[in-house]
Amino acid sequence: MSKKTPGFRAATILDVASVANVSKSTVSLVLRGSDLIPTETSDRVRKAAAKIGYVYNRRAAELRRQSSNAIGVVISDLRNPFFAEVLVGLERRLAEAGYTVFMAHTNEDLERQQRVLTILREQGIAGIAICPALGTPISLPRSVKSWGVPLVVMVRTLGGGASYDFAGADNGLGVRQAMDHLIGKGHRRIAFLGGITGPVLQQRLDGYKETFTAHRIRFHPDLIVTSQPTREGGHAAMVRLLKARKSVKAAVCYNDLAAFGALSALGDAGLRAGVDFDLIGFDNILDTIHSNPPLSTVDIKPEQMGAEAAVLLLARIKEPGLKVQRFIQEPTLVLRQSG
Amino acid sequence: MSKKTPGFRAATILDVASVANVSKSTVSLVLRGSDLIPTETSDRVRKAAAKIGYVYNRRAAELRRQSSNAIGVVISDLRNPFFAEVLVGLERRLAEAGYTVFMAHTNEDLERQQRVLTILREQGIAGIAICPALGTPISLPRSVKSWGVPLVVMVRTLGGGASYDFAGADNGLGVRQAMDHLIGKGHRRIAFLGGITGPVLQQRLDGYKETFTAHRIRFHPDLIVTSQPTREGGHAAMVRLLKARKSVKAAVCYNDLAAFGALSALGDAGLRAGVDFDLIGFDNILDTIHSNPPLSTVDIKPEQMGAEAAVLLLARIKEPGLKVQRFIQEPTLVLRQSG
DNA sequence: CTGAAAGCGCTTACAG
DNA sequence: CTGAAAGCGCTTACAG
Repeated sequence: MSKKTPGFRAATILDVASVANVSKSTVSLVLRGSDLIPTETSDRVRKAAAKIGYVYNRRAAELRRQSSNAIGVVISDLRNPFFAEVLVGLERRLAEAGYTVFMAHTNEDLERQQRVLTILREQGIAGIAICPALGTPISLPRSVKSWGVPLVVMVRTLGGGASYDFAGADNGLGVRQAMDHLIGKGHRRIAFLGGITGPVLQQRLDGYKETFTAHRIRFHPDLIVTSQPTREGGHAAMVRLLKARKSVKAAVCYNDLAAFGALSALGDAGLRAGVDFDLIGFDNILDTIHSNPPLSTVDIKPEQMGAEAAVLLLARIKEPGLKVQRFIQEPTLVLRQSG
Repeated sequence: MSKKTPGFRAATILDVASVANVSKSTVSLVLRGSDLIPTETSDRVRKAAAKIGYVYNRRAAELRRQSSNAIGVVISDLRNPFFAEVLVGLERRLAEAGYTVFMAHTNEDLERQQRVLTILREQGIAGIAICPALGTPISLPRSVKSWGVPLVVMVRTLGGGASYDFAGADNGLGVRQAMDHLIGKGHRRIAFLGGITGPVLQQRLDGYKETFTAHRIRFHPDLIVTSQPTREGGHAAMVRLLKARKSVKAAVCYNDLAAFGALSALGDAGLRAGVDFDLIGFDNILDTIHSNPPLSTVDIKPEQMGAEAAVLLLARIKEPGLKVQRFIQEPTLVLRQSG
């Protein structure tokens, strides 16, 4: 795919060497910032390089060094701002550490995830940060590890006894905080809206159910209205809830996206969140601050979570023998107008 | 920069060759899918490769071939869903064509953009798709071209006589459509909310002003309330507008994000969009469908725009001599509840 | 159809 | 401090 314009031969360190009147080893040393070379010489080399428009060839260098300064980041759903924010935090930290990120988007498609991972592997990546697509087999960390590439899993756990570095949030606690708040406001029948499957849903749902038990409130299974964890899904879930159980006046949502959809459905029905109905989201994506009305939500600091994932991965790269690392973000409830 | 686990030597085509009892040229041919090799032989080779866990080394292959199948995508603001959607469309099309994308985020920072471009260049990328950071010099396309790497610019033009492949939207027309609609509803004093700088703002503002002229309506400069093109900015702009000119009952926003902020400010003031105030966004990001209320907006099909950018880039890669290409998305007004 | 040889652009010991 | 040599893992003519 794409040769360079024919006839054009890119300058190499050999060209630089001949212009600067040194050997190519010297050029290599200068380029890599070695202090073995006297300033005068290195200046001359640098000038020569600039003059002939020399471009460092990372591929060649990495092939020879058998190493890479690129990290692969695989994201399951970029259209969800939550993941975009995680990605931004991750990328910033990685860039600070001198790494480049190669991003890939799986769109929750397992097959695509597999392809993407294979390509990253073939590129000889230095490490992988992944938010696994729904349904990812528990064996993934082991197999990536068997390739010899450092890995950090983000956001979604892979269940069971698998051991791998992980950065996520305490989802159960977050929902319990939201529920406690709602119960404190006098609600007894509180719905849970949105989410279809996956470990994060499981954890948030557990927190939801636990709260009822803790407060000795009877739990009604039909208060749980599942749906895609999207605006659309949240909208549909709220519509269904409103139709089925008119007495319910509060809900916590699987995530902020679903909460936005629910907000919209509330609006359609002429209900105002925060006065006619108390609604709480989860994630605290940027958009929650200026939604209509501003959304109360459980803050798990998406950008910071990404940054922490980067830290874990960096540590693993530097020290492969490290014991398993785990960063679990403490959630905090942020109250705005919706509930 | 992570070496592989020491002592572990990855299998090469030489290893495969010796297991399969052929020469390494044969292995190479088989791996690349050549039809020069009889099925029986190629099966044997493939089995041998699988058996010893051989991994194709793209770096080595690309170094030798002097080519790459990776494309660099540089995005100025990933937290804006509009760009995330463009990216998704772009990536899908590129993946279909067999390319891998290396994504980089500049966060509207020119220095970071420069660094990122340099690294992509050093990686020997097959092409670059860029949404230039605000303030990007007009010389960028020329300098990328001088590197010999195919380029497509997205969303924001770089002004003047520069010639480069471009995929964007007809921003002026889009705003005129929104304005015509509002005028058709009887509005005369229509505000423009959000946006600070940049070519896209310029184009949208031009469309805004032109409409007044076309309808022979007197134009009031203070109907333009600039702000960051974010929710926060849109919120602030609406607050300012409401305070300064109580008689204004309609606005078009720089983008959907700003419109969401405006929606939120309207809500704060007890006003309902679509009944007390007509508000129209721009972009038609996914979020508009289920905002509160659902946002009327100018649809420029972000994902499709990304896909079209990919098409242009792919064409340029295949045929560097092509004349300058330009894809300008036709906007369409989509009316929902906000205005 | 297959094998031997050269070479992509670097880095890395090793002499001097 | 600098130069000559080997080699990273592939691909690509070129013989046979």
